[in-house]
Amino acid sequence: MANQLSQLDQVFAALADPTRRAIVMRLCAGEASVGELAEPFEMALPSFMKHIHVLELSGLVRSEKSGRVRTCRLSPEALVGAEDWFQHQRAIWEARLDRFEAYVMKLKKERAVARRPSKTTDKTTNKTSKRKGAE
Amino acid sequence: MANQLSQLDQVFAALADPTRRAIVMRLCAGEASVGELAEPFEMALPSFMKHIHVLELSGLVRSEKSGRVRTCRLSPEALVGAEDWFQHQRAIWEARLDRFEAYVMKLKKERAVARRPSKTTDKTTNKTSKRKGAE
DNA sequence: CAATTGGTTAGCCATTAAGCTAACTATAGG
DNA sequence: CCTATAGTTAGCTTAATGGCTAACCAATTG
Repeated sequence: MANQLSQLDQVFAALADPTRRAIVMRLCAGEASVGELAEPFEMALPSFMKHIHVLELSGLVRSEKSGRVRTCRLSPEALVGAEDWFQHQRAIWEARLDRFEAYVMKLKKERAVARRPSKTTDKTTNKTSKRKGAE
Repeated sequence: MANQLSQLDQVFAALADPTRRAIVMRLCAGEASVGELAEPFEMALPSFMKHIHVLELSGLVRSEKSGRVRTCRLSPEALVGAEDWFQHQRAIWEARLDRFEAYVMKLKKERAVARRPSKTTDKTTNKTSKRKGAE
């Protein structure tokens, strides 16, 4: 669990580079050889291979060599692990938001009671959280 | 839209550092001053401020100074943007997986027809995708 | 076997990142 | 007004990143 975090470091660092993100995107569509992957990029092969290596170290990509061609495929666990991090943060964030919203609602109600106006239905707090609610 | 991607660069780069991830996690629970944020870390303030600055550049955090205290809060759009990237990749990945699964199913069926065994209901392909289906 | 293809290793270079100290600014509090 | 507090700016060092070329295997293929 101590080194789990360091894996996140590497995954995010790997994804911080547009070349590597493009590689990941390409591999989402299916496995490919190093040569195939490198072809769209104007970059010397050794430089490109470094990116592949970074992706492998991060756990995002696995590869094996058969004959003289190395085939790369996505290793989705790492990707999913990173995605989970976001979902976890968002859960906390939204919980807080909801609490805040409840607090604001309570405030509004109290103010309403204090002032005793004609109508309490003053919905200015339209929910800004809850993106893609059900989906 | 050309600079939108470069924003992803910065968001992922920002999140690649454990200190900065910790800051984001902390801010998910609510706003805080620079001093409060810095307190858990054994780091000189200027170093810490660099992290804050990186987070601000990435769009993950906004801050404003009132009096002599700077208050930082999370700016969730950037976080959500990064999360979307994952979801998009996963969608592609899963679509491919499903196609592959369908292909395997078809193969199995053809083999079954070729061999003419007793039963075709040989579900060895239990779906490994579809995590957290409905939520 | 010779030549080509596909990748790999080694080493170089420029830029950026992450940390530090020291010195400074500007508000708050006494 | 003086001092302590909260950040900030400037400048430095070290290490990591991202790129290159050149030379080098090792499988195919003619």
